[in-house]
Amino acid sequence: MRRDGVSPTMKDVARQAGVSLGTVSKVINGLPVGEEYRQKVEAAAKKLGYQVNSYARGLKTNKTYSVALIIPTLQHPFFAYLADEIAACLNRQQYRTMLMVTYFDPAAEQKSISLVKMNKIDGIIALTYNPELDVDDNLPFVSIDRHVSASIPCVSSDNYAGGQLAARKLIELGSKRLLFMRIGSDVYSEVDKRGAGFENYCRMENIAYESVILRNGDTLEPFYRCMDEHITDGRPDFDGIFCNTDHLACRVLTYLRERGVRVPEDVQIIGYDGILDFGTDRLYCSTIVQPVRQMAEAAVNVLLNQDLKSMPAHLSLPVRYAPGGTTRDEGPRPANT
Amino acid sequence: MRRDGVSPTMKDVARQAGVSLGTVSKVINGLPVGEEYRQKVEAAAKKLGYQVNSYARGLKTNKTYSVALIIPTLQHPFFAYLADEIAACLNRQQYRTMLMVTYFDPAAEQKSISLVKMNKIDGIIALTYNPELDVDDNLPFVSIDRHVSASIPCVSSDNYAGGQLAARKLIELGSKRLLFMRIGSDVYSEVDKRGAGFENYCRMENIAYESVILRNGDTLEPFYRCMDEHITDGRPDFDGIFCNTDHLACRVLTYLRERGVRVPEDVQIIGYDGILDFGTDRLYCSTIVQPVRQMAEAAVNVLLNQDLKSMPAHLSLPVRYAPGGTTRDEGPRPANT
DNA sequence: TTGTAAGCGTTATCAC
DNA sequence: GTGATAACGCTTACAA
Repeated sequence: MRRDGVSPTMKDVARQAGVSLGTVSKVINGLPVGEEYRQKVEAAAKKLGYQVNSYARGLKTNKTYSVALIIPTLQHPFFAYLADEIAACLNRQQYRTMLMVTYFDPAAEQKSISLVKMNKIDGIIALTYNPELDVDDNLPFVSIDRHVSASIPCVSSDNYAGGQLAARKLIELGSKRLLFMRIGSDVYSEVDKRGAGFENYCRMENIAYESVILRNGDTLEPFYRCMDEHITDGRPDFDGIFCNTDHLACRVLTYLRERGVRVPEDVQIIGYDGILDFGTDRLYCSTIVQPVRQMAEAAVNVLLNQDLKSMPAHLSLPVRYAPGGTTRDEGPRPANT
Repeated sequence: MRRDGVSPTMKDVARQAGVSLGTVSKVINGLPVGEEYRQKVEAAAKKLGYQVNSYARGLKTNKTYSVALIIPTLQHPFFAYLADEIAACLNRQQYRTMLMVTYFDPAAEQKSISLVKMNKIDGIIALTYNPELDVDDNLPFVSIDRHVSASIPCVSSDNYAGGQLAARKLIELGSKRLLFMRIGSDVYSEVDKRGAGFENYCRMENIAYESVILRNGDTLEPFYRCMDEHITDGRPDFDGIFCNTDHLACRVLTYLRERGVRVPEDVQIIGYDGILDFGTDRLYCSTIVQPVRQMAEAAVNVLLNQDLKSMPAHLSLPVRYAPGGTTRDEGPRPANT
């Protein structure tokens, strides 16, 4: 009774092999079974092209070997890279990745969660911005770059150390009057520690700095205005900028050059992320590089071992500085030069 | 009997509401049911936080509202953009996306297929390079950029017209001696039609052209050598190049400029894809832009309506030309200038 | 060892 | 219109 166009079931295999259902199950799952039985079953399974139905299996075992990845978008190199590494890492462990893109929309984030919960997935890895995200606690959950709740582990790069490192580098390379520029979501997240680390280092070193903090800004006007105020006759009275993303750093770089300010001669700029230019494979600017692959692996490993409840609430992975042409050290010219 | 830490089932809801299992099912699925019953059930469901178990449902209905997306990588802007749009489009139709990255590895492509088949997904959208990919016919399948088999629909940009368009533009803008450069997988795919269209147009117009076709090349040496042969004392004897990807175009552009050849003054270059630079949001070069969103929507729609067997075997979507600074027409300077 | 049968959470087919 | 009940494909006691 091989129904055409329908995948064969264990029953079909059992019938074909002339053994019982339970025996087939054991063979499929590698449990001890008589050698000749094993062979009969394997032959039958191959002949019929049998494939486990993991939904039926999951229904019994409550394990589906799939995890959801909730991420704003893939149209940004950092998110795309992260998603790529997470999917690859899950794959290596035989897990499937259920991808949800939310475009930074809090409602979409929440909806994604309930959608994937219907699928009885084994866990969720999410990069979200919804401050009142409702995550029920008995589903393994790992958040990236943001603390969602006390019981949910968070994985991020070491943003604080990254901010400090940026300040240190600027200062070491001769900058004396610094600017910090922050853009992005208005929801507080780990990412805000970039600024905190930067400011902390400046204070420790007694270096003057000014901060332009944009919460929920989609226009860069405030940054431009700030710079204009500090530039008289093409001469800026600052000489080092830390931008909290490479993207912002690119914009600032362009703006300054258009105004005749030389980078890195007059002003040094450091960004954050470590995005490589597609056209040249070079950094866009000197930057603090996030350890994307390590973050992906950490997120996956924390998620899949969450029964070990001895988890640290926050996994903060080491960053490194890389010269990219917008600072006065060794390093290739920036991509857009 | 509300078991702690475990999601409530229909049975729980039925008990809570004091109705039978079947009634709950009807309410959940919007089937006709007495008004007071409906209210009781809805109240109970909300109180318990009930969520459908779509695996159990799928087991019965053979419909899981999830499709697999098999794609080489997300670390390339074109693939990332495509994946983003496909996931978003599926989402809009209440489908989940199961993401598999294969890194161009034929074995991984095949393995992905069997992995996702275990999940009894509703269909597969795949961008693959494995020439002997084994896809069993009774699972809806849409291929992107490559004909997998006669029974499998293929979605792509109109590569042939794109190649023609590139030739036409170069010629219109004054180029007289053309070069075509092709790089990429050695598996024949729709993408090869870019060259065919280009050559066809050149022949029609009686314009001299030369082609450098690289199958399975990871080094660009052959391209560089070809150009060197055509350059004497910094003067090339060609004046227009069509590269089959923007990425290649970027490399060629850099190479020529390093050799003192002026682009677009001496030589015009047109690429293919329409990749935008992350730092500036500008095109890297003049290019044939793929209609990524339309391709995503087409792939999804074809997949989900595959019962209408009146499908064309090949959906070829219109491309457009966009100036990007490497041709002598209007348009912004290229990103890396 | 192998076979049998109950049950996972749904849907769907029945009588009522 | 509502409530039992069988069935979906599988795992897992338990009986043989």
